[in-house]
Amino acid sequence: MSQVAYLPVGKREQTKAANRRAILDAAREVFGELGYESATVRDIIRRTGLSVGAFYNYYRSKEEVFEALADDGARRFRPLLRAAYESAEGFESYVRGAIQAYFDFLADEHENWQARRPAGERLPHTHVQTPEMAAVFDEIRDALAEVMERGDAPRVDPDYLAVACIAVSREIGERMLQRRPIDTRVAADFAVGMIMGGVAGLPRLYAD
Amino acid sequence: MSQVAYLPVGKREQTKAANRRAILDAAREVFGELGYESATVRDIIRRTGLSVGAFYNYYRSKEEVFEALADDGARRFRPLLRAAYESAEGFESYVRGAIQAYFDFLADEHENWQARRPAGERLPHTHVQTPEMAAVFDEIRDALAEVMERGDAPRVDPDYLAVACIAVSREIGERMLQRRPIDTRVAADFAVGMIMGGVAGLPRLYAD
DNA sequence: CTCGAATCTGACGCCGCGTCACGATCAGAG
DNA sequence: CTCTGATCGTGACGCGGCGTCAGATTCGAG
Repeated sequence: MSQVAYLPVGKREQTKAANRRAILDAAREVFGELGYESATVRDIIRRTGLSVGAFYNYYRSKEEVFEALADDGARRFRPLLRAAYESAEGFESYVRGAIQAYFDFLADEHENWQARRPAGERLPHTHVQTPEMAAVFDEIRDALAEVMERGDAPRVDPDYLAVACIAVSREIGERMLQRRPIDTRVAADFAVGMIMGGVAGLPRLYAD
Repeated sequence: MSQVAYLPVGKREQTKAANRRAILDAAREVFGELGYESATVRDIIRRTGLSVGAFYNYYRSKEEVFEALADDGARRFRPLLRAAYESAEGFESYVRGAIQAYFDFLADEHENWQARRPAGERLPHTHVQTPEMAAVFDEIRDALAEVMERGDAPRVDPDYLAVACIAVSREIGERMLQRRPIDTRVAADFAVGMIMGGVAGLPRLYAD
């Protein structure tokens, strides 16, 4: 009974997982400090003490690391979204919970992630679409559709609706981060108001 | 009366203008065919018959060409937006005109610009902010503020409002382009409905 | 301990970038 | 028309980042 009945398994897989994480963490730092564009694969692996070749055992490119980072963000956000859904009572409640959760999440990430950027940086905002992000999208769309089915909101094109809600949330969220102080509540009030009112004004799918 | 009282001026400036345009046109094609990421400065310049050095007399990088292209788009859209503003009668009229104009513009660009892309391309959507685009943003925000001042709509945070309107328009517009057939009318109905209703549900800035 | 497989290492060749010395072309002065 | 300075075009060059691969190292099963 001396040795493992644990799960950390072999030493091999341990270092593998450790390296993955090390690369991801290093990438976060480097992207934060140098900006995505000017960061290089070698900048990243230098911080891990690994070699160039090792990097390519884990990721195929800088882009893929970035996607992994984004995917990770979405994965961490998902349970918050689910919690909002489960504790919601009706349409407005869901929207408010989800958006407040998202804005808090955003503000939080904002602090200990791009803590410091070189002053007047151009950040040519490269948009990505990861599997986990697609899952988040689907979850939102389905939740909205579900709530509409239950008659808590008028029935409208769920695809366009999800797109619009996410668009508003994302852009308002981003704008929010540029204001001082960062007030997630005010931003959430705005976004929720916009969406709730918006739904009321939308073209219906079927006769009500 | 045989020769110029025109404006083409010197031969020097003529070729200069011609080269600028040639590079821009070539860039449009190349970005459309190879995608932005994998396109190179040399791919672009090859189509113009110019030399590498010549390219750098006009633009500093591939990125700058892309910005010039985006700027050009915004510049061509601006008069349409202005027309929408001038022919509008009240808030909803303005919003509808502007959005319909934008969606038609989008659909039009979509046809003869990214006519053909390599099948399953990743397009890492590089977001850009050009001066002309900033001007469009300001114009929209000011128009909205103006209309609110006149009492045609409740007064709300104009910055957030402009961001939200643009976000909805852009994302719905993009989604619209992925549907077949492309129906700018349906999309516009949705976006306008969303915004008009949304404004009604927004937190007011002052007591009304 | 032995050996095969998994993993790491870093030098290498490739490719795109932006530059720069040189040559060609133009516009104005004489 | 010629001369001359200035402007613009040319392409070879050096730089730097990328992704690879043969060899070295480490792990773990037998």
